[in-house]
Amino acid sequence: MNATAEEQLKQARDEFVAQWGALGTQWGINRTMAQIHALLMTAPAPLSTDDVMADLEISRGNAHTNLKELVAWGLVRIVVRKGDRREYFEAEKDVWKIFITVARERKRREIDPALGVLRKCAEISEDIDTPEGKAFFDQMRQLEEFVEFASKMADRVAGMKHGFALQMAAKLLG
Amino acid sequence: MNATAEEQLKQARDEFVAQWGALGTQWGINRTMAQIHALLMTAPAPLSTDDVMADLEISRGNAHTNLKELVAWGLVRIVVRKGDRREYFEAEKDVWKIFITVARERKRREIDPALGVLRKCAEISEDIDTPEGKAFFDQMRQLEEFVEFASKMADRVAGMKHGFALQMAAKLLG
DNA sequence: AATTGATTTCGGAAATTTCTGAAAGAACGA
DNA sequence: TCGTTCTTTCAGAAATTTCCGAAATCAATT
Repeated sequence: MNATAEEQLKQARDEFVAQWGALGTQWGINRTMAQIHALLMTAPAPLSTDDVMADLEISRGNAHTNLKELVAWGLVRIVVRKGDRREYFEAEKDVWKIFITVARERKRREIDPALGVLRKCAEISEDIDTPEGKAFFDQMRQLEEFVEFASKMADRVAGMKHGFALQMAAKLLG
Repeated sequence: MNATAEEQLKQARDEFVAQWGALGTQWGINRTMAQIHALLMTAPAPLSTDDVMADLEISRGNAHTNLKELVAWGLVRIVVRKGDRREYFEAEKDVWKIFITVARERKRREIDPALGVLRKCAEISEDIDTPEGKAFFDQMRQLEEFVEFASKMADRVAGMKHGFALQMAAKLLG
């Protein structure tokens, strides 16, 4: 009887999955991964690899790789059901937890390596005794200092509970 | 006489340019653009297109496209000199200003479109009168709310002066 | 208006990333 | 053990992104 409502919902989810995938691309995340994430975030129950393959019309290898990548990011959990050998996948739906997870992961993948580069470049330029050498060294130090600051902020925010973050936000925005 | 110091500096800059370019890739920014940015950030004086071409050993088209892209991002300024028909390029070196610029641009390119998607999906799912429809709508609303919050935070931070940001940071980190 | 020097554009090449399809591997039950 | 079912891997194909090189355009100068 709810054929129409179901169709509408299907259409809405398809739209979300497609658009979220496109956004992912702009974000430097691969399209399929973003689509799977969107699909799982809006799924009423965990999905199997075959469900994902069927819904997005992608190959097994692609589905598998990206599902595991999402698991590695900590955005998706594996669920096993009694008497069923398949793995099912379930996305974290709490937006604050998603945010924290992404923030942690991006810090690890983007901020920490940057710090390494900056420290190294500061070190090898430390003793250059010309005005230009000093300027270069200073620039490295300023970048390093800032990235370190960003890193600490990220840690701090990532450690917040949802409620506290909202509280802080209220103060900051009010 | 400062041949050694100059060589050392050249080596340090090359290292920075190369590594920053590699980082850029991970960040979803094209390597050349990140390299040019690194080069200009550590240049003692503005560089011409030919300088950039020569230093990075890239084609004119590539140099030109990415320089203009950096200008579009607001990270690089065009400088003209009297009696010289060439354009020179100069990067913003103040880390806080760089951060603000990137934050603004990413908000515009990534957050605002995401908001659009979420609002649209919330709208088309608003009237679906099934439990699953409600759940989908709720998920959209939660995401929308969060992204809106992020958007406002970004605006707020982007409006801060360097000094004030540090002050707030001290409070937050202390 | 012709020359010179600089900027911009763009078609196709090259490099990189992503995806498929199939085969190999593991886990389990009969 | 053997067969079944699901998971994992991976080589090559496809798609996408980036880059080169050269031609076209523009603008200042003679």
